Amino acid sequence: MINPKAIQSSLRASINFERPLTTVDVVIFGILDDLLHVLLIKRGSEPNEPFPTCWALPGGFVDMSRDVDLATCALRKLKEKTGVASPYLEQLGSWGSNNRDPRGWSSTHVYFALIAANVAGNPVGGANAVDAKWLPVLGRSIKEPLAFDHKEILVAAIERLRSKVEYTSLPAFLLSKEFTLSELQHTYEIVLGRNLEKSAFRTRVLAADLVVQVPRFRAGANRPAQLYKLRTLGKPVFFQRTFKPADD
Amino acid sequence: MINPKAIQSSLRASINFERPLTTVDVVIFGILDDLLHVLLIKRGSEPNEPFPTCWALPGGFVDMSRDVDLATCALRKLKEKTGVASPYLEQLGSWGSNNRDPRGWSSTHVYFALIAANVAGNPVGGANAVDAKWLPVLGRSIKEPLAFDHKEILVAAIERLRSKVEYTSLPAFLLSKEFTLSELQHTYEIVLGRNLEKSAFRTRVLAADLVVQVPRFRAGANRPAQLYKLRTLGKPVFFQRTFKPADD
DNA sequence: TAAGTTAGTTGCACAGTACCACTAACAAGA
DNA sequence: TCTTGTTAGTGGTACTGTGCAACTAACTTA
Repeated sequence: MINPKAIQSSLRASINFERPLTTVDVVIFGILDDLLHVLLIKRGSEPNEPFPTCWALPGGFVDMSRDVDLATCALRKLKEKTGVASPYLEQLGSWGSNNRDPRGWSSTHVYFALIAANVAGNPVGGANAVDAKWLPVLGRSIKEPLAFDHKEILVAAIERLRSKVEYTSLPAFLLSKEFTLSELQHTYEIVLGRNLEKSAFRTRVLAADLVVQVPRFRAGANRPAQLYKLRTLGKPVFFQRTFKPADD
Repeated sequence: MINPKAIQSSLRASINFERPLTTVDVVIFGILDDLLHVLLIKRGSEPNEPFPTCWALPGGFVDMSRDVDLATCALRKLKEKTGVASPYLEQLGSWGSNNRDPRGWSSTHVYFALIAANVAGNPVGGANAVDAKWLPVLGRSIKEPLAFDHKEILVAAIERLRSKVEYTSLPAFLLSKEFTLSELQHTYEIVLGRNLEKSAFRTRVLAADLVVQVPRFRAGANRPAQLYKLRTLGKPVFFQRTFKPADD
């Protein structure tokens, strides 16, 4: 009988290429105080680690013994930071070059996640991260400088989020399980940075069969609002048109 | 003065992680004989290489000394196979797991390219590839089995292409520099697999300022057609609506 | 000169959005 | 209990782009 381990190691021996470093990073979005926020970690201060005490995206090296694949690795890192187990998670892209990490040729696989920030509990640090914190998105990025090429990655993530929000139901994943249509519209407006027409918004969301009523209302200081939940968890809905009018 | 090489190597020494294999693969689309095709290579027959004589996506290991970044690496592989230097090139995503390559944990960064197949000249093999060939896309994939997880990657690429064609100008990159509106519409129809309204199509393309007239006509057995070229090369245009009507 | 084919336009019905005004339902305070 | 303020939710009209279909335009071939 053939020993698979032996075959594998003999095959591996035939590959003499030097290998790039491989990491996975996660851009985690949430809404706090009516503002889009990103969860970032503060790197440790050991001087032989690159970018000490700098803000960075949560992430790190793929652990070949623990992570069976990239998505599992991303979920693990997300869970470690936020405690959230099943958020909306989508691959954003990958960045790789000979100069993005001072330790040598490296490539990172980047995911972006949407979570209900108010549900997530306080973010936690760990490993090389001494601190984790929600920082507000201002314009197309954030104020603070970031380690590596993480600023560029973050800009791309924000752009992807904003552009997909024009024609998908992504903002629903930034809310908790039950929400009113006004809350959903408000979330769209926060992410897009502009106001939407109430009437057209409601028609569209209801016509897309995105949500189903639950037999409860959100009470407040005025007329109670019907509560809804997503019809399908995990998968976003695509609209046939964007929200954007033809003027640009 | 500090020696950067020395710093780099001392930093690298501090990373004891085993590193995954890192490759770049390219899904190259073109249109031949009124059918969408993909450029594939036939792997060599050395028995200690995985998937000998199997069809596969063109690609291979990142060459840390030659490739400054991932996109450069993808362009190099594309140029080697097709001779085309500046096609439409977009990142598709990355696939990584402990079992997609028998040689061990590996991740691949996948790009997809659109080229004018009739201009590209005959594809060439090289390195581990003994042969390169355009194979027709039938339905959501191709008939032939593929090496590694390349079938899954190809299915994802076709899906991405079809879905983006609904609301972007991508098919224009499958044509040569100058084309008629009928040819452009025909290209959309080939990729989408359904017919479009001539009148609505023309209104839309012209309104989007996607193309500009050139002072030439395509002569044939009947009324000559106005030739156009892309207003902006390289960057696609996004429409506000999809072509798809609301019925699905 | 007529027939055939493809290029390109025009007109009308329909669908979804923008805009805006309206009604509905609650709390708080006079 | 009545008024005021606020948010929820609906309805009506104008406008825009599409679907559909009929039309005109320009060329080749027989």
